[in-house]
Amino acid sequence: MHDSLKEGQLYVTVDMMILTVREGKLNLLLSQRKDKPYAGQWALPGRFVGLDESAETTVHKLLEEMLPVKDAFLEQLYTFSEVNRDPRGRVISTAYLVIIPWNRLETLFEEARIPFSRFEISGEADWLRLKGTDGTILTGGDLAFDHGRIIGTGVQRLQGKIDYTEVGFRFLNDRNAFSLGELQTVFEAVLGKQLDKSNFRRTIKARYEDTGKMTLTDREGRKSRGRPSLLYQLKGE
Amino acid sequence: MHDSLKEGQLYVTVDMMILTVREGKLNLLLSQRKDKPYAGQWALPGRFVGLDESAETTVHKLLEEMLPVKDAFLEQLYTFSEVNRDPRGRVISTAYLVIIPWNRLETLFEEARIPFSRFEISGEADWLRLKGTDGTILTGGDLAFDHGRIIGTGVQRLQGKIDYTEVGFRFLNDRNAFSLGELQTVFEAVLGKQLDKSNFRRTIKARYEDTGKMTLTDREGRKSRGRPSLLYQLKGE
DNA sequence: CCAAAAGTGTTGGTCGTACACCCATGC
DNA sequence: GCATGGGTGTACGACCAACACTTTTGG
Repeated sequence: MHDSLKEGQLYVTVDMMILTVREGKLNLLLSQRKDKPYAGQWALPGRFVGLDESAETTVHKLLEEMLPVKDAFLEQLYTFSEVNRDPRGRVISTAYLVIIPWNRLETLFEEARIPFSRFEISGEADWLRLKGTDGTILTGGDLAFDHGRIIGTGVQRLQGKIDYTEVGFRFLNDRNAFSLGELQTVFEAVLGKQLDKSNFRRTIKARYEDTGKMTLTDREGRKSRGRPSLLYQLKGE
Repeated sequence: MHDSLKEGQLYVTVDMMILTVREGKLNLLLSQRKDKPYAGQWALPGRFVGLDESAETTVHKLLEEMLPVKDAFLEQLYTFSEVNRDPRGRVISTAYLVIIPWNRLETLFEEARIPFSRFEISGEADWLRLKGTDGTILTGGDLAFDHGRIIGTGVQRLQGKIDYTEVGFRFLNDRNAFSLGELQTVFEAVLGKQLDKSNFRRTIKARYEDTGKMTLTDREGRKSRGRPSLLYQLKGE
């Protein structure tokens, strides 16, 4: 459909930054391009916005086709409109943050029913390093198009919002049964640094439990060794 | 050029939210539509993005044509892409915040060399009230397209950023000679509430003077009556 | 002298940070 | 028992809100 773009016409795409937290690390899903521009290079999953759909709708469709996953969190990130950002023609892209709990992706990866590869994000927002499952190390400039810049913007945005919004909870496997330890792991992965346990708990409890947004359940978490954790749930979504 | 849009094609526009602070109030510039869709109604100034320009470039061009003003502050706000937001066809709009100090606009208004009207913004971000110079009262729903929603988003964003970024300074008539009183007036206009003088000064000094971003000048401000103010300047832009 | 605007000081509470300590479980 | 992860308590400094106060000008 869009293999060759018409001249004298402007196109809009959406690009998705699919994020998850696995084993204490922030992970990003990328796909390897098959077709002509930047063939073989890694890129954010994207798609052209159709005439009969909003950008949000496009992202939803793209997600549903690629990942049989419900309950993904979506947020518009930024619109990139440099004239030469796409060698195929005039393409403006609106980037979206997508957050998916790791347990929705785990089995898909094991069964190889997923058209993406997983990369661990490390480094500061400007000097990002992406480490693939096979050991490949990528940096922003290695990616197709301006996707390196998009990813930098996205990580910064996420780090800036996690303290005073509820996005952090979107990484949890089960928002109706999670421990504060799990939540802290998410925060540490996103922020890329260790947090004090006691202070973290007090802050979260003050901000969410005392306001009724988060309540203690009667269930207990039981992982491997160590004291079982109390499980909380998020209310009203 | 774009009087009638082609079918089967997608267009991108930019819309500008031009903001200024005048006499302690946050003001927005709107233009009255002459042409067909929503003719006669008030709207954000906008323009189609050309094939050879980025959205930022388009905003700059639009600004230069409409307002002979240098040194305006620009920031992308959000991209609105609902399918039916424009009755002419499929139009996606990227909205921008534009901040211009009032003294750059004042003479333009007096000489009527400006294709916009000025509206004072009041009310909370969801229930905005716009009061025109002739006494007209508008609310979000009275505006053309989805511009009411855009303005709400913009005001919220500005309020959220003014405390921990330097946007507030962009409203100042002279960033090389301003008093803390003027700056407080800007903050109060944007936030729509009174602030404590002493606390405001301490916070600003701690955040900007102690870090070297703002320094005291040797000049003094002299308005009407009252003690003359010390003037500060912002460094490194 | 008085009003008005600028600028300073004090005080009490809240919040972030660092750190020390107890609890329950698997091995 | 002991390593491991869960959970609590305290103490100090920084920061924020409220409020009272002094200083310098124009009229």
